[in-house]
Amino acid sequence: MAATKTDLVIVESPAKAKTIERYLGGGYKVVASMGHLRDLPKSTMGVDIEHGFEPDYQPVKGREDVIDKLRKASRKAGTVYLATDPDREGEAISWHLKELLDIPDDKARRVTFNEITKNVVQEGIAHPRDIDQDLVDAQQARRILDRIVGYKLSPLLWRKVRKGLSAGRVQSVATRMVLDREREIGAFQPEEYWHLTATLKTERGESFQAAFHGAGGKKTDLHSEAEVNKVSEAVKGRPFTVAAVTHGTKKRSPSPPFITSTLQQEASRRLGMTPRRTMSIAQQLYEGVEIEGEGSVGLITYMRTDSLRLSEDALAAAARFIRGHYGEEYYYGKPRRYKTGSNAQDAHEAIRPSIPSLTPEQVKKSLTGEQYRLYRLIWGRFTASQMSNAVYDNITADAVCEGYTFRAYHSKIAFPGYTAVYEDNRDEDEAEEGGKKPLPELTKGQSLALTGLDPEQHFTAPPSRYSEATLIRAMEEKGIGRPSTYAPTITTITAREYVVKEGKYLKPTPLGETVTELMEERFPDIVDVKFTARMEDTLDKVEEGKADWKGVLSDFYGGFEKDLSAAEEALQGVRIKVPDEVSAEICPNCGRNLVVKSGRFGRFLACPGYPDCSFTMPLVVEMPGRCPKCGSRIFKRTSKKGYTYYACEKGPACGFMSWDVPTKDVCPACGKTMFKLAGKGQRKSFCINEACENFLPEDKRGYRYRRSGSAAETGGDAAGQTAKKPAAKKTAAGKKTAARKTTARTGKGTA
DNA sequence: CAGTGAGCGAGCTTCCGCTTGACTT
Repeated sequence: MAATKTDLVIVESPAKAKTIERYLGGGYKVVASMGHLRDLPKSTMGVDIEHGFEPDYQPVKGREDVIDKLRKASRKAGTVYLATDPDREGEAISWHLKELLDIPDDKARRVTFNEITKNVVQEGIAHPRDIDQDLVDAQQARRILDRIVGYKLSPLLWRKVRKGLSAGRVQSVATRMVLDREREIGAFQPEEYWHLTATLKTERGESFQAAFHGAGGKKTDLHSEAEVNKVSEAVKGRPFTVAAVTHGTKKRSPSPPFITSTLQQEASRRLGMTPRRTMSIAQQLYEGVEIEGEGSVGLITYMRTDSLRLSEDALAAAARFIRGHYGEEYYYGKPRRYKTGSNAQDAHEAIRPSIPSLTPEQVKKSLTGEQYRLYRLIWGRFTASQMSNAVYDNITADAVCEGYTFRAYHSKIAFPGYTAVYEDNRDEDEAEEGGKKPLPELTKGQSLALTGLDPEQHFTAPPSRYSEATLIRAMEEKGIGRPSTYAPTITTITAREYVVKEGKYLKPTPLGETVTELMEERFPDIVDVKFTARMEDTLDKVEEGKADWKGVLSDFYGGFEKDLSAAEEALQGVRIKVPDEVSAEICPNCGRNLVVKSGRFGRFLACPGYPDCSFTMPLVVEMPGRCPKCGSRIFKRTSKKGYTYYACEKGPACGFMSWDVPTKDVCPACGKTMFKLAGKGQRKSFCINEACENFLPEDKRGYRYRRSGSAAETGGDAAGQTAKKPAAKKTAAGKKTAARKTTARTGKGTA
């Protein structure tokens, strides 16, 4: 018998590796692959379509060091436990690892943990299995289909539209959704409707308000001023009678804990964070934060997940915490378990605090402001998800006059339940209907006097554009993309300039429209929102061993190839023209609307009358505040290297420039515009006027990076400068602050 | 700070999904 060797466990995430090593103790070494290490090559198709879709897998460029490390470790090890995530991608990563590292069959064992708790990890290691080839094959089919679609369509776009463009199963549909929304908005016909509010008074002199509800006992809507007048004429100066008073209670249950998409949604809505920023902060919380007296603590579970599952440990800890801190009546009485969505892979738990008893206040000192706010959101949503319902007492009173019913409604909280921790204002309807003021005591048959009648005209509003977060929610609902790709997909369609961000909202560009129209005409299947859903159904069959992955690809490719050659033929010798984006800016020479052009230095505004009129100006966004040097407007600019800065509209003639963001605040001492640090989150503004008594010196502003000091010349040695690509070019987003008219929302029925 | 927009066309771009990285203006 040989001396026992240490066993090796390979997982995907380094933070997870640390935790698992602690749970397993001696005898196990746990290392991380950090994602895929073998994949199709980047520079070629890498799929032999003619010969059974044979893939040409390669070690991933730039990951040689990890591959080396894993190979050495696996040679030395006894058993190699492939413990990548328990889903399709994880199974494939394990298979690729086994092949890439040349691990013999008898040494490689597959294990899975669907939560990272001590029991589950130990149980998992105790029950290893073989790699499930059906799961792997489903992943291969998915991977190769995506490769074929992307690497066949993109070059077509290079030739027919513009170089550098791209198309793919996910990004093309995401772009189309943004465009479809724009089409809906364009086709929207606003409808008129009216609110009619009556102020009524009891004999005791108490007054309250009731809204027009209907005629002849039926709920009806008012669509025109004439209808409003008819009602007004009828009831003016006549007595009202209380026809009914209804008391009721309403229960409200908490939202489920977060998954990636809902976290991004709420962080956007409540903290103003972009999905990308949210994921970055969540990653910090996941990897661990130094907590005084505790060392490094991972504060949350994994943040890329589609599962609502909660571990038994977490459910028990939440129960203990809620009972201990809020009292028995605030606990639901038993664990609340939520049902995970149907197109989920369910590999990880929901996003929750790793230690439910660790309150946001306890860790606040150790966190940055953003980390604290995000942790508070995650902690609150999870804790609330195990708490009792909120209960509301409602009163509805109908007052009738001449056959017309007016309804008064009041709701007040009877028991806060989970709302003591997490207010989840899911719908705005309540705020609209529920009067703030309590109603006076009313009894059936009581008569009331009309003291005021207030008609209000409204129009239904078109749906609003998607924000990053709402687009992600829509994608998730349709099963398009995965938690790890939601935010990057939006980066891609923005980088391609298919969409631009205008304020918070995504708007399609003429390029996005042109490319999408081409796709809709030539490849309707690919940009069909249901394409992915159908693909997933087919992959399920592969996973169940009921379909062969190469057959699946061959079926798909038959139709796709036909579309490809038809497109090539129809577009022979055609170059599709992309219309210029028309801005709201007017040419001072000839009065035409300036258009957006792309030049050597990026996007800029130019007169469409070129070459007769050659007026140009930079593409700018006007900021609040005034130039502290000369009082002119301040524009947001983008430097050649892609950084955002702010400068006086006069440019070099004035010379004012700043990395700090101008605000609408004015210094109380000198009256000049105040600035704040760049970056998300509420930040205090400060005065940058050196002559002012409120002046905040640079070293007190808390810049994250050293300012280029006066001494450090740029000369120095260029060595040690690692070749780093300049940050992806940012496009100067939209122009002007979106001036959406604030019309009331439809507000019909509160179902 | 720059002050641009077509044309030859070298050599290049591109997918989705899994992970983390990082010292600059």
